[in-house]
This record gives sequence, structure tokens and C-alpha cells, in this order.
Amino acid sequence: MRGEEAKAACPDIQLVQVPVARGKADLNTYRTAGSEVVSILAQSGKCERASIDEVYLDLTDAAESMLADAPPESLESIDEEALKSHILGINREDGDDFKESVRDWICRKDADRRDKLLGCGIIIVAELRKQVLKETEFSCSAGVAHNKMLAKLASGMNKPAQQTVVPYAAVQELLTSLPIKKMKQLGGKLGTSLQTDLGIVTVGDLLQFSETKLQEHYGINTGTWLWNIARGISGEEVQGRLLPKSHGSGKTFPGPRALRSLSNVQHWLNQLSEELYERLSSDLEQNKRIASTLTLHATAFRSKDSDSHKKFPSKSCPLRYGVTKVQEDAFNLFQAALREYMGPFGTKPQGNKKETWRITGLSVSASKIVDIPSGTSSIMRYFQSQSTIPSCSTSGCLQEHVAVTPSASESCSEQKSAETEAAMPPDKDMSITDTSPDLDNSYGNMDMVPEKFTCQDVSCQSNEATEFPTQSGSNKGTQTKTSGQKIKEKSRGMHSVVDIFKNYSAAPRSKQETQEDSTVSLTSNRGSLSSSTSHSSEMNKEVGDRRETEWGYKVGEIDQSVFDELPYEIQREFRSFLRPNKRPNAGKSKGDGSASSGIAHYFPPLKR
DNA sequence: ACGGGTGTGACT
DNA sequence: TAGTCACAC
Repeated sequence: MRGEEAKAACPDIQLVQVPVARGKADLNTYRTAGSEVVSILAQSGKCERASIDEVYLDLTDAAESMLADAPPESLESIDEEALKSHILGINREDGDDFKESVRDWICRKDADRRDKLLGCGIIIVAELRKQVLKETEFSCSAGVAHNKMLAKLASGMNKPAQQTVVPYAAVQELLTSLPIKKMKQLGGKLGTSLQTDLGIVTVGDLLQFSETKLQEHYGINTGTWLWNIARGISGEEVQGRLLPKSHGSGKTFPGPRALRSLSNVQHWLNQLSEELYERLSSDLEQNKRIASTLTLHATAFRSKDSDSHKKFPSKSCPLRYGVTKVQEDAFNLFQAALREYMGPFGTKPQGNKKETWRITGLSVSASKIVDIPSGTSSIMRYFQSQSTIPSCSTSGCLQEHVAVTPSASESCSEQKSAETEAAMPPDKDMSITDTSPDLDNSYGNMDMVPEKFTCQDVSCQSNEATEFPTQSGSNKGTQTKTSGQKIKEKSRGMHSVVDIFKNYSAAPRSKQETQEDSTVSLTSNRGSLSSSTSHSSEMNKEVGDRRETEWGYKVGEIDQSVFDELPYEIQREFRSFLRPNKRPNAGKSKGDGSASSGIAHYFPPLKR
């Protein structure tokens, strides 16, 4: 029920509300909580942060070790928490005997090796959940099974704060009567289609269809995937990734709250950009990562006019570090999208006051996040100073600045940012374009779901951007160059600092599990966010380790002009990373063999 | 059940 | 690469 109803029914009820900052919901409390739990779980095996409160753990190694060194059957006593497990296929009626049956199952000597591993997993997971509870005060639920799909399914079967196990022999029974809509990925349109188009309601029904038949209806990949999951087969690997791949900040403006003026849109974009930037700064500071693409999403409708439900296009551009830069670029992206949305007829000559459009949703997000190799302290400082530089707001400066912004500005030459006020402080900029994939590290993962948050203290969020003042402050200006043209060209050519980073090859993480992983998915509930903070150092450590791997780059990918734009200090630092042996034979970019001009194939001279 | 704020991945 | 769509928490 809604809060109001609840209050009416229970006047003394304690309702917890999501914190608000900058006029919008602030989820940092939850992000921090999630990170705390991940940092604990990641110690035990490969970990994948599946969402803000969910993780998957691949405990294969830990389980195998236990089986080899101290198998359950050799233990004199089994963890009480483990004995509380729900094991599918084992009846646990009356309260006294079931722990015995669980113990028997875990210690069964004649068990299939896979189930013996599961038995170890049960003990490990029980231990982990206790540790999470003790160290964070969050409880969590878990599923222990042979793959992600089954573990996820199981984790939701006994909540809160319990764990469920799927023995190999229980898979069929579990699945046959299970409504397909309960399976991850089938909760939406595909599940509906399966139901209405093929009459499939349960996974058991799905079992009747041949792989070919399913492929005819849903394509090769989806068809095969469906055929497999009906049999409890899921080859999905647990990704070793503890950090999010993107950051976003958005807000909806339902019904009467829809935005109707450019200046209002700009106001909210500024708020959203500010939050986004704060998070980017934390990421840089804590994880040494840089995002390189900024994307603007909006939802809109045009009152009255025909096809008022046309989609508002999303737009993106290179992400430049600096709050005002993000705000500026976001607004420019919006205007570019708006013109496209309104069509050739969107031009101004519309006498009456209010616009014909209504914005019901806005969001800005940052993606293509790459690690900065360890040891690049000057690069860190560079980006930090970038964000520190306040404003030098002069229209002339703005112009130049604009010319430099590739995508976001390409459109901004014309329109009026009139009413918008606020000096747009164009600072020196450095556009970042593109990046490369995730260099995952391998750790375990887990996810928790705070059920009741009693955290009323918004300040428990740990990142105060003291290191990355979001604005104002003295200007260190002169050490970075303000030129525009060169950077613009390099941006066009898609080369920049991040391009260099991206080639830093994630050291082959080896580690190739195959089948029969003990995968765990935990879901937690409840928790009183105590002010526990500094666990951040632990996180840093984890993240730091993987960065020590060597990295290489292709000389051919560094544009001379890009290099020239870098502060001397950074040019020097980069030089230390350059690996002559990686020099390509022919001009190529991104290793895809495509030729590219304007690329230097030699070490750029240091410039001061 | 529904809505808000996020986030990921497939596909074009 | 940019942009859309589906799905999930």
C-alpha cells in the first residue's frame, strides 16, 4: 500500500524514505551499502556485481579446495547456518529432524561429485552470509546451485535471510512446474510471446519443443538459449566485475510536472549533471577510472499535434571532465535532440509563448569507463585539475570552447542559450573519445537487497568530493593549454588520452571454468546503515591489484596533436608507458587494420 | 501493482 | 559509434 494508506492504518508506523538531493532521489546510500557487501563477498571467489544489490559468486575453486582439504564428511560439526539451508528435494517438515537431514545430505559419502561441491558451497555461503551480517548488519538470501540461472532462481525461493540449494537431482522437478515468467529474461515480452504464441506456460511445457522449432520462432541464439534453460543448462560465466560499467542520473517529470521551457530543462540538466559529475569524480578518485562518453536521454510528447508520441532521440558526445563542461554538453545534446525531435518544423516562429513540447523525463549518463593504469599519478592530477578549473566565462571563450566540443557543440553554434544565464565557464578542455572494454578482474560477487533502511543519515555516504571540487576555487589555468582547433581535430579522429588507455591490455585473466560451477546469488534484506565507512581502502586495494598488469599501446594510435596538447608532465609520464615493441607495421588504428591518417607513428617529441 | 531511478546487453 | 529496445532490480 502507499505510504498515506499505511499511515492511516498504522499511525505509529515508521516509514523510511529515500534521501533527496538536488531535487531528486539520491541513491548513494544504497550504492555504498552495495559496495560494502561486494567488498566482503569478493574475497571468496570470482564475483560479479549484478545490480546495485545483487551479486553472483563463482565458488568453484573454494569448493574444490574444501573438498580436497577438509570435506564436510570429515568435519565434526557443520555450521548451524548451513544446516538451516533449504535443500530442494528434501522435506523439512517438523522442526527437529531437518537439520539432521541437511547434515546427512551435505556429508553424504556416495554423493555425486557435483553435489559434494554443492555441499561445500552451502557451508561457504552460510559463512559468507554470517560475515556480511556481522560486518554490515545487512542480512541476505542466497541460492546455491550449479549455474547462475539456477542460483538466481533459488535465491528468491526463501526470503528473507535464508539460503536455498538446488541439488543436481532436483533440477528437473524444480523446472517442470515452474511458470516460465519466473525465469530471468522471460519476465517480459519474450515470456509473454512464449505463452500466447506457443501456449507455453511452464518450463516443462517448453521442454516439449525442439531446438529447431524454438529457433524458427525466436532465432538461432534465443532458440538455443530457450532449449537449454528448459533443461537447467546455462553456460553463463560469472563475470569478474565489481564496479558498474556506467553511471547515470535522471528524473521523471510526470503529468503536470512536465518541463515546458528550455531554461527549466537546463536547470534540471544542471542538477543531473552535477550529481553525475560527483559520481564520476568519486569513481576517478576511488577506482582510478575515467568515463569517456556522455549521453543524454529524454522522453517527451507534443501536445495536440499528430504523432505526439514520437520518440525523443538520445544523443551522446565525448565526455569532458569538469562539472560545467558536463552541464554545458548535456544541454547542447538536449538542444540537438530537440531540433531533431521537432523536425524541420520545430523552428521558432511560433508566436505564442509556451513551447509545443513537454519533457517528461531527463537523464544524463556516463559510459565507456576505463581504468587508468597504476602509476599515472600525473594523469590523475591532470583530470583533477580539469575539474577544478572554475570559470573564465567570457563569451569569446565560450565560442572557442564550443568549437572544441565535438558532438555536443556541433549544434550549438546557433541557438540561444539566452535565458539560461549562468556563465558557462569554458575551461581548457580535453575531449575524450571512445574507450575500450572492461578489464575485469576476477573476484566473487554477490548482491544484497536492503529491505528496511533505517539510515536517516544521508551523510553516511562516503564520498565527499573534497579532492575534486566541483567548481569554484582558484584557477590553475595556465598549465593546460586552451587551444581548440587541434583538439577538435583529434577528437574527430577519435584519438585522445583515453584511446591510449584503452589499449592497455587486461592481462589474460586465465581462469576458465566450465561446467558445474557453484554459483551463488545472494539477496539481502534489512539493514541499518551504520556509519561504517572506511572500507574503501579495501576496495581500493582490490581494484588496485589488477591494475598492476602491464599494458601496452600502439604507437600508431596516438595522434601527435593529442600528445602535444597534454601538459608536459603528462607527456613525460606517457613516455614511460610507451612500448616501442608494440609499434605497428602499418598505420592502423584500434588494431582493426583500418588505415587511418593523421596518425603519428613515431614517438612524439616532448614539448614544453 | 506501479512508478522512479538505475544499470546491462542485444541489435541495428 | 550512435541510438533503440528489452529486461531487471
